Amino acid sequence: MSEQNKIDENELVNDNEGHRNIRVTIYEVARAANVSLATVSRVINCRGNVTSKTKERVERVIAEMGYRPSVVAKALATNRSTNIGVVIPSANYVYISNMLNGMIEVAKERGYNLTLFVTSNSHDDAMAMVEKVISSHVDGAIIFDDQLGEEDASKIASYDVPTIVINNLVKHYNVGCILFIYDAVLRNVINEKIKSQFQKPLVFLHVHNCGRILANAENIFIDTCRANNVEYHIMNVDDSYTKTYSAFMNYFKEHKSGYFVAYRDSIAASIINAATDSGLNVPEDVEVISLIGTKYANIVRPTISSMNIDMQEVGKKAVYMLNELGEGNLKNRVCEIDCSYLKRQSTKE
Amino acid sequence: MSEQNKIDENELVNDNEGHRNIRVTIYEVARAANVSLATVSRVINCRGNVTSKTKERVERVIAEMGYRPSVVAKALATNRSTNIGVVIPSANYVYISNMLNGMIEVAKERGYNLTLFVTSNSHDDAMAMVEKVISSHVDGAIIFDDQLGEEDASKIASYDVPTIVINNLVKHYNVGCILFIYDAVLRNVINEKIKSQFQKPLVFLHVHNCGRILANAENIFIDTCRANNVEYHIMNVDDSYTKTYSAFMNYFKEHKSGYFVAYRDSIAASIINAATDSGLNVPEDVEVISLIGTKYANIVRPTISSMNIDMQEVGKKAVYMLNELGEGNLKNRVCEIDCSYLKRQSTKE
DNA sequence: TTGTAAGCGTTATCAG
DNA sequence: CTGATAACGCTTACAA
Repeated sequence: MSEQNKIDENELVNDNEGHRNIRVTIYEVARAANVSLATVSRVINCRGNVTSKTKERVERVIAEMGYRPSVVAKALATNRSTNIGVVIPSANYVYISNMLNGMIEVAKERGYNLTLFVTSNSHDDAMAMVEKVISSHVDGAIIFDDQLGEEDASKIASYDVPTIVINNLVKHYNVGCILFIYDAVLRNVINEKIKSQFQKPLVFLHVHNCGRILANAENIFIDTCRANNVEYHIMNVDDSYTKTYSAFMNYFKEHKSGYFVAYRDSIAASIINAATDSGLNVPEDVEVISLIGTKYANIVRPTISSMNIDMQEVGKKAVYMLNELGEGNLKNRVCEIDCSYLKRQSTKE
Repeated sequence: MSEQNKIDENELVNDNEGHRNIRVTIYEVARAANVSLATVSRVINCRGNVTSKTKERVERVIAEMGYRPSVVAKALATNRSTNIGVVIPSANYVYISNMLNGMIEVAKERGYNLTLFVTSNSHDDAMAMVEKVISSHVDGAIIFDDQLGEEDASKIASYDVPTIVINNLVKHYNVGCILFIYDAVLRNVINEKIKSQFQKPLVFLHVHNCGRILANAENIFIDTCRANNVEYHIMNVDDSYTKTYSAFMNYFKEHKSGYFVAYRDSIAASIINAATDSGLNVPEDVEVISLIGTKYANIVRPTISSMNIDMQEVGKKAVYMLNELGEGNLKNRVCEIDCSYLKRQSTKE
C-alpha cells in the first residue's frame, strides 16, 4: 500500500464529525416545521396550494435537516417506481452499450431510472429475470434478449407492466415491438456477391446459441445461396475474438480464400487479422462482412463492410414507445428500424 | 410496414384471453389459502416454521394466482432494497462496460440489482444524481465518476448508504475506495522512452474536462519530462475518434513524427490511422500509447501499446467491497489495483 | 405452528 | 390553506 493512500482510522469522517443525515422522514420534517406531513408532502410535490410563507418555512427545515424523500415509500404509495427494467444478455457488447446509452438519454429526460436485468445468455437466468422484473414493480420493461420468447414478454406485460420488446414480434395489448428490418438488405448483399464473377467459398460463421439476429441471418444466407444454386459453408466459431482468431490462423493454413459473414465486428476483425497474419490479402483473397457494425468497423484496418443499425436510436425509441404505451397512447405497436449496408475495405467493389 | 409484421388489433392478447395477473397481494393469497398473511410471508421467505402441509397449500395458491411479492413493499418494510446504485459518466465506453459487467456478475450472485445513475459528464447532472442515489434508498452505491469529489461521496455515505468510490481517495467511515496505481508504471514508460536515443516530439493529448485519470497522467507526463529536462507538448483533442482523426490528418500535413500519449484506444487508433493514411509509418515515424487499454488495443493493426487495468475485476471487487462494507466487516478500506503496461506494435522496442 | 397488529415513509381523500 | 387518517404491500415482534 503506497504511503499516501494509507488511511488512519482516526482520521475518518464519522458520526461525530461530518453530520450524519440518518433518514429523516417526512414526519420529522413536519414536526420541526410545525405543520402536518400532508403539508410537507404538498410542498415537495408542488401540489395543492400552500402559503408561500409556510412553504418557505418547510423548505428551510428540509434543507436544514437534509431531508430526502424516500423513493421506495413513494413508489409504494403511488404505485409508480419511476424505474424501467432493462433485460439484456450482457452489458459487454458495444452495440448493447450503444443501445443502453440511447435509453439512458431519454429515460433521464423523462425522469426514469434504468435497472439492469442481465441474463448472461442463459435460459434459466432469463426466466429468473422475468420473475425479478415482475417483482420489481418497475413502471415498464424493455427486453432485448434472445432467450426470451413471446410468452415471456406477454407474461411480464400481463402483470400490468408495459413492455417493449426489441427484435421480436409479440402480439399483446400491453407490448410494443421494435423490429430490425435487414432481410432484403442482407439478401441483396449476398445476391450481388454471388452475381459478380465470384469464385470464393461462401462461408457463414455460425455461433452456437447466439440469438435471433444471427439465426435469421443464417437462414437468409442459406436461402439466398440455394436460390442461386451455389454451394455454401457453415462454420462453427466461438463468440470471442481470441478464439476465433486462433481458429482462423489454423483455417488459413489449408484454405486461402473465402467470403465470410461474421456476427459482429470483433469476430470479423479476427478473420481479417488472421488472414493478414497468414499472408493473405483482404479483400483480394479474403472478404469479410460484419452483421452488426459498430464504430469499430470503421476504426480497424482494413475497415469492415457491415450491416448497420443505429442502436442508440433504438434505445431512445424504446423508451419513447414505453412511455407512450404506459400512457395508453402508443399509436403504432410495431416500429420497424431499417438496417443499412455499408461497403468498406473488407470486401471488393 | 412489411406485411408479416402487421398487427391486427383483434388478434392482440388482452384481458379476456391470456389471463391477467393484476397485482395479487399477499393478503389475497392468504385468504385464498385460508391462512394469515404472516404465514404466507413465512413461506415465501422460508423463515419460521410452517407445516409442510400448509406450506404446500400456500405454494399451490401462489402458483395458481400468479402471486409475485412486491419488492417495493418489501424494501419499505425491511429497509433493504437489494439494489445497488451505480454512478458513471456514460455507459458508452468499453472500459466502463467491462466494469459494469464485473459488477453485474457479482451483484447477481449476491442477489443485488444494479440501477444506473449516469451523469453524462456534466457537473449539474452529477449533483442531481447524488440526490437521486440518496432518495433511491439503495443498499449501496458505487461511484466511478470524475465529476464527483470527496464531499459528494461522503454525503451519500452519510445517509447511511455504504459507498465504494473508484479512482478517488475518500476518507469516511462508510466509504471504501479502489485506487488505480499507475504512477510508477507510466513514469517508467515515459522515462524509458526519453532515455532511449529518442528524437521525436513528445506529445500528450489533453482532453478537456475528461477526469482524474487523464489529468493525473498528464501531470506525471509533464513531471517526468521536466525531470529529464526534455521538451514536451500538450495538444488539445476531442474525446472522439472521428474528430481526432480529422485533427490528425491535418496535423500530419506539417508534422511527420511524434510520440503520442492518448486517453484511450479509440483516440490512439485515430492517430495511428491518420498517420498511416498520411503515409507515415507506425511505429517508425509515429508512436502511440493508450492510457486505458481494452481488448481493442489488441484488435486494431498495428496493435496499440497500452496501460491496462482489468476493469471487469475492478467491477467485481467493488461489489465485493460494498457487500463487506454493508455488513460492517470490510477489512481494508482502500484497495489498490495495479496497472500494467503492455508494449505492442504502436511503439518501438 | 399460526395469527394479530404495529410499523416502514409516502400519497391522497376527506373534512375543517 | 391545512390537518387527520386511511391506504400502499410487506415484515416481524409478540401472543395465542
